[in-house]
Amino acid sequence: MGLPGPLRSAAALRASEDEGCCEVLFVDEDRVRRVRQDMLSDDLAQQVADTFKVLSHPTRVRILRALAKEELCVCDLAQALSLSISATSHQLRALRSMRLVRYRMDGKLAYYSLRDPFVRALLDDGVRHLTGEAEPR
Amino acid sequence: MGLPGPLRSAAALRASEDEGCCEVLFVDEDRVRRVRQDMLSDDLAQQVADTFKVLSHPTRVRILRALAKEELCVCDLAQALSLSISATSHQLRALRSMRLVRYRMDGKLAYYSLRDPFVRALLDDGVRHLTGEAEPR
DNA sequence: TACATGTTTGAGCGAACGTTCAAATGAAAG
DNA sequence: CTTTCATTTGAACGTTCGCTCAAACATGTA
Repeated sequence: MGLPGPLRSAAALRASEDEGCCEVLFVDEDRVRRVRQDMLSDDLAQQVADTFKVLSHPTRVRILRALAKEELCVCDLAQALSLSISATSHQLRALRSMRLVRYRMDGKLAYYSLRDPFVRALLDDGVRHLTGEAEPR
Repeated sequence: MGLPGPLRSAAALRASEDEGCCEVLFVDEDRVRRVRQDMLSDDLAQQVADTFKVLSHPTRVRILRALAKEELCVCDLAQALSLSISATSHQLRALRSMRLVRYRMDGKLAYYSLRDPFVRALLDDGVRHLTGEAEPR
């Protein structure tokens, strides 16, 4: 999926295998160029998406909100969320690999808490936005 | 997957089919209760997740960033992003059903632009956060 | 040592999702 | 009316992903 490439019309894009000599019928070349100018790199777009993907499932939203409030062991977390221990641990493993949560061992218990302040802020923003409270800034 | 239910130990949770009379060996009952107290409803957690899911894929991140900058028809948008017309239209359809984008017909061309200010803010926050710029608030 | 218990891990299943392909729709032009 | 072209739509495919299950691991206790 190379970014540059010549500008071509929708029809040309649809039937892209027949290499007619330049059916250059783009709609607005300037607009396309302008958008391309300050477009995110593939890598950065992926990073942005990965950041929001963390909060894109209700289970993780609930896990992270719980861990934002206080440190919890896997067992308590699973119980509070009515989620299986295994499912909880799998999610925590993913969050840990992204370095979003703190990890602490105490005897047999593994305690987790939310580390990343940006994720905490996003979470709060999202909840505030949907619960209709006044938004700052 | 009912939320309430009795509090049970990890072992009890693991082998949940044998209905022994209350092997109540939870780790910290108070902590669980506290977390459960201000937990998001299933519905709200789902809404929060849905909100962030919009930005959880690089294609949508790039689409929304382009539409945040200026109004674009499907053809130009696809061209700028080097995405197929069909893939672009499918994503726009989803965004339209969520009422996140504006939709305007001009002759044969369909023009889209970003409508939701919250999504715009999230997008900016995410990019700012990753590009290392100073974060407000 | 053996046992109990909290946690982790890997395989496998089913659902959700992004894309492609081909066909259909709709609106302007000849 | 027929053609052209931008867009939409639905089916199909491959991948991603969350969860379950069973087994392993790790640590504390008898």
